[in-house]
Amino acid sequence: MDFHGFAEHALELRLSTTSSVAENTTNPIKKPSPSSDHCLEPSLTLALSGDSCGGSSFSIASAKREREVPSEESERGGENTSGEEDEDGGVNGKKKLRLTKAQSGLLEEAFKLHTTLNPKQKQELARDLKLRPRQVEVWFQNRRARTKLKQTEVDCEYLKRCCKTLTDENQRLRQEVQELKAQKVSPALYMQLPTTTLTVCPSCEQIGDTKSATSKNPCTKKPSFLTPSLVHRQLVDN
DNA sequence: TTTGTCAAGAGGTGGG
DNA sequence: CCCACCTCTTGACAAA
Repeated sequence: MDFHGFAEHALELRLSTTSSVAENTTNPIKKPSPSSDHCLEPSLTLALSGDSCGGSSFSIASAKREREVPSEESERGGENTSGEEDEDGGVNGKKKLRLTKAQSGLLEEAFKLHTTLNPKQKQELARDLKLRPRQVEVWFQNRRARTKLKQTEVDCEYLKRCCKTLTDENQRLRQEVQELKAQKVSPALYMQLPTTTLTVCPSCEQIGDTKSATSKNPCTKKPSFLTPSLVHRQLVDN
């Protein structure tokens, strides 16, 4: 994909709208990672904010990080200044870089296409945005993190609803038990029921059908599922 | 002043 | 070992 041509196109689109660019939850991270497998069983982690080691944040930038393309002033004027540019002025007061709407928009469009970038795409995007590749890389990292966080919140809400449903069902069943007890169905009587009513195949642990009992399924007894209402009826019959 | 957002640094991890 | 990525964290900044 030619990011360069795409970049120019997307840039125009973004400039023509004021919609928020931050909330894109339609692009889950496709590339699985050991800690991001939460589609079916979302996990939540709470992290304590431990002793800050952020003092090193202002130390020398990692030598590994590339600085091929120096960041330029954006069309927003002095608002968009890179921290590295302080080196030019010799002032070490760290100025936070704020991407312009056009830059953010273009990055969002790129993210919709690919949640990760290969080196070539990164270079092209950085060139189009007049940013350093490292800045594009960081933006994608943070964007993936935001997407994942959003998904975690969605999963959390889903689990809350599940919990509520189960709680309600639990409550309903307890209520049913109470009603049965009120009808003098004692646990002792409960235990005196014919054993066949409680049978579950010990080998396959399934409730089978007598007619379908074969060599594959040696179950010969016809079990029945025991519900509180069934218990009550059988006791009445007895 | 408080709070939320976001760019960026640091450290850990896994694959090649 | 290098690289790309993830996670946690910090601090700048804007808005409430």
